[in-house]
Amino acid sequence: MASLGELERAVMDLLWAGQEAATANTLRDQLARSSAAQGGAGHEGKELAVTTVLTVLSRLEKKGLVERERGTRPHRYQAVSSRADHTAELMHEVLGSAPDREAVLARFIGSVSEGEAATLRKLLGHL
Amino acid sequence: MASLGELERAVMDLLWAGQEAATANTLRDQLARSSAAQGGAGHEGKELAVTTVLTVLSRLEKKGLVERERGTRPHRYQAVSSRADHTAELMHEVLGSAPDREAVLARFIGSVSEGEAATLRKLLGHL
DNA sequence: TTAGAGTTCTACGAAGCGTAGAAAACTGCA
DNA sequence: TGCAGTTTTCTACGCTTCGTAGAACTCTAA
Repeated sequence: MASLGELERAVMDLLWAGQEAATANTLRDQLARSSAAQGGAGHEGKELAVTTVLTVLSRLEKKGLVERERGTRPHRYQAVSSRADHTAELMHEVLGSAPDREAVLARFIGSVSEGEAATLRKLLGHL
Repeated sequence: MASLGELERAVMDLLWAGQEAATANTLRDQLARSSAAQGGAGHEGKELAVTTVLTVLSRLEKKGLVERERGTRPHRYQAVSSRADHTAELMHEVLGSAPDREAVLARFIGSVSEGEAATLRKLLGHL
């Protein structure tokens, strides 16, 4: 139950980008604008119905990715965890399902850029 | 197009476990046995139809995870890459979709066991 | 207390997956 | 060379997820 659809991901990207909790309406507008900004190839400036956005938000809430304040009238939605946390958790999930974790890590490290390898060294040093 | 269903994963696990290429029939038998070995809770010893296994294998082939020798009559199937390679690639995929790769790596490293951290240090040294 | 904004309910179509029958292709043997 | 058994392909159905949104319900402000 980890993977996201295209629209779900777009919504999460907006929630992750903005620091404030957002309403469904705000998100719908942002979605229209960001997909319009894509220009020519592929996506066009779609005006989604607000109910569509709300459905997606509910699904994301059920998946535990989004939290909503029910107190305020236009409910406000925000990501439960940062994108970095979420992504890192995903990576652990992928890794976790492997019996040969060390081998996986070896392959993973093997195909990491030099800059990132340096970053990793630094991070590991600080433990 | 990366995620696998339950049966697809079970088949991949068998292909990854065995070093030899396997036929659909062999796999069906192994599936029956391994799910029977699961005992009581959950799965029971399901006898799948061979066509089911073949369908799954075709889908896995289309996804690029499995390769088949068409020359021999009972076609023989094998995993394209090792489980470790595949998993590592998946991790890169997850990481790749993030704009803040370094932050993700930081979180990832932060929640790695001490033993694995040591492994990583060793691996990074060898670059 | 009511109109309008917001939310929930329900639903449909497409795609992915588990499942497998029916039909086609191939092989070895008589 | 033609059949019988084995193997593969074709087709399909039901279930779930996701994009999408109308319809109906629920608030809040005036």
